[in-house]
Amino acid sequence: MLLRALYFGGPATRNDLSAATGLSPATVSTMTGDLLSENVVVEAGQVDSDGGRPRVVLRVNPAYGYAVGVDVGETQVSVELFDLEMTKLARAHYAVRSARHDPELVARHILAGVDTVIAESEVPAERVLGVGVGVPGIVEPGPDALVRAKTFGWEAVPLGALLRAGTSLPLFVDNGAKTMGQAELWFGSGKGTRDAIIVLMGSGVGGTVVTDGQIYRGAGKAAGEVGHLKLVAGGRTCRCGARGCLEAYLGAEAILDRGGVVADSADEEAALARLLDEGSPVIAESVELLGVGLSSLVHLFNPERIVIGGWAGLMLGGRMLTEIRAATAANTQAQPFQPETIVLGRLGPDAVALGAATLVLEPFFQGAAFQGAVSTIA
Amino acid sequence: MLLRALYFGGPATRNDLSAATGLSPATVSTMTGDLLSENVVVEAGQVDSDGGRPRVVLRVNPAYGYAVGVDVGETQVSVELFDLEMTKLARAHYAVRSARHDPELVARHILAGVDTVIAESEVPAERVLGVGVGVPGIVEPGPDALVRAKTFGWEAVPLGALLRAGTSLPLFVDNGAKTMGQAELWFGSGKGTRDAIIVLMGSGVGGTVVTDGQIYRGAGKAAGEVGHLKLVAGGRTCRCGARGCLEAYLGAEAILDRGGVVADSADEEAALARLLDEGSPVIAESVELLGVGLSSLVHLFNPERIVIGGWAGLMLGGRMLTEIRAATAANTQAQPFQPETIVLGRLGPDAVALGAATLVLEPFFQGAAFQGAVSTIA
DNA sequence: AGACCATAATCTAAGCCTTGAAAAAAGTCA
DNA sequence: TGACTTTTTTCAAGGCTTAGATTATGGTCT
Repeated sequence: MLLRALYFGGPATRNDLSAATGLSPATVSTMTGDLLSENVVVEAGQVDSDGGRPRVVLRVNPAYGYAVGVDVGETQVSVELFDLEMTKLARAHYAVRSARHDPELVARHILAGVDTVIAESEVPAERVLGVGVGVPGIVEPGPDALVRAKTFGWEAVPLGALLRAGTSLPLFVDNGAKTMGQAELWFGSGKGTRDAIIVLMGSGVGGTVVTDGQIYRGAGKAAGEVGHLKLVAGGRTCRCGARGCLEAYLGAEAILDRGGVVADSADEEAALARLLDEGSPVIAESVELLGVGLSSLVHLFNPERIVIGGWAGLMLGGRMLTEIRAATAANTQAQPFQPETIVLGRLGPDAVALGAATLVLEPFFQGAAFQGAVSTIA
Repeated sequence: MLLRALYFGGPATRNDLSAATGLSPATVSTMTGDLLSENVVVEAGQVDSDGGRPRVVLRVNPAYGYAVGVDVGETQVSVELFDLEMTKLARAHYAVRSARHDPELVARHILAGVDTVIAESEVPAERVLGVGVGVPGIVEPGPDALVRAKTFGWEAVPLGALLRAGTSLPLFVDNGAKTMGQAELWFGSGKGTRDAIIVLMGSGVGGTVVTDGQIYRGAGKAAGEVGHLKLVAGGRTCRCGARGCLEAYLGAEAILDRGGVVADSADEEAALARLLDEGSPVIAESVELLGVGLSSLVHLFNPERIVIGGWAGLMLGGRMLTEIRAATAANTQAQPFQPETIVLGRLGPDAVALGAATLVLEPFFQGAAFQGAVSTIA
């Protein structure tokens, strides 16, 4: 709890921490004493006080531990190593021909990448807290971390089991949209909110729902699938098989298709940019539909903030944010709704690995820290 | 925490409680000792154990305290008094001509009702824990409990303030759909679930979202407005002003309207029953639309259970539950989804007051209990 | 019946966490 | 330097929880 306050509240003095956590100064003092002697936190200068003893500023020691984040994407597997402050120290990169998403190959890439980044960054291996992996599709909770990813043709791939065979580091596997959402929540536009929704528009559409400061996962850990919120009963067929899904209208692929543009996945970005430049009517329509979808989310979740991210989301939102806000407000009349609730993501589209690395920190904040190699899966 | 386990886990022995709460038998023993001497819990018989000392069964003392629940409805204000086990002990009832919903009149009815039920049930007044009020519309949190209810023409009625002027009992004001949802959650079809959605279809449509065993209220306490989830972008105009809302298709009023039936609010039930008997195509269409809406909810919340309640919901679901499940499943393909997730409410349409009374118990479980007359508003 | 066994509940002393109050530390200012 | 201010630490006390021992209450076996 103290660690949390210090990590998210930035460097702070013992007094600040006492105010932030509600603990007494005495307790903060003894606890920070322990943390200092364990080297989890370090001193970082002083601040003069008016007339009294100067306050010592404390912060989390970025070098106390390290986290590996993995982004398993459509065309590549990228593995990154971060310190506790999430400064990127090393990166490994493996192209995957989009036809072949052999689970074992992906697992080998990940394992090789983990070794590479640890070696390259010259970080002591025993200081690595764990490996977080962001994958497309739904991850079934459990020690095997079964992954279902339509786009990869993965039906029930036990990625957790595959990886555990090759490393003794704690493992955390989660949906890529969720890891990216967590990144926005901790370090991006969602920072400081307790009730937020992060909508990620890329080729498809994913999302993260934050309730009470935490990602909401629901009973089967599959909540937050904003892409399959229905916009039009009986509408366009989605790749999930159902009809009228948001993704079937507002994924980049769908927008292009609706605009009559043929583009393979490498060209999608340029093609979407062109539609925007042209001021195609499909864009206005998309804004309107996005407003409808967001208004549903507002009524259901009443969030403090809605973050639009993902490359397509940033592209669309970058030019049409005002219109998106207006369209949402027009469909949200029952309650006082501030359009400023809707903002753009700040981390860019490559935050999946960053977010995946943050998964590793959860047990660290619980006070776990290096309790041997207990592999757990989110 | 112990009280919670005992209340929801039914009568239990100290050993059961130890297992349920994770506390040691010693702790349970000392704490139940306190609770017994305070008369909050009482002994309720014994169970033989195979070969050892028999276990003493404990339960919450229903007569330890009482709660008043108020249902402010379209045509009447009803005030009910319950003991801790939520057995109804008394009821007072005031007709309100639907034209006039003068806030002060409603407040006077409520206050009179509270006095009446306490007198009638001959319960000691100092044993009444508080008054919960369920109202239509959105309640703004705060000491005044500002109520916005379109159907009543209430813009910002400070119901909490009005009532506080007439009673010193702790007050809790909340949306009627939420109180009813809480009733289903605690005592009805939602019992035992931690992630559930309760959809209440009456003349309009309301809802309650349960996350981690608690009603989710969102940043502005207005979450869970299932009625304004959009089903059809650009569709029928809702009374909220927006278009394509679920309520504009699936409220009883809307279903009848779509079926070309003219009925005033008193006849709605009979009229809807007639449509069902006739096998009107509007019904099949409604089932399909409900399936679309529920599938959106499944994707967003991934609930353990969906409860359909409210008089119209019970009527429709009573005959078409299988079809509703099928329609939902047809729109929910991305993840393993069990149609049995969807069930009917068990408490009937009159549970608003019951649910409102449960609002009073929250502080009781926090260990508050008769700490003077600290009026708080949910 | 009496020895013995099994299970439930309680008692006791110890450990841990937190805190208020007092003391110590580290400055400023006159 | 000494008075004063503010931050930090120390210390003893209080509260909560628990492991382990003890007591309570019954059954079973010879």
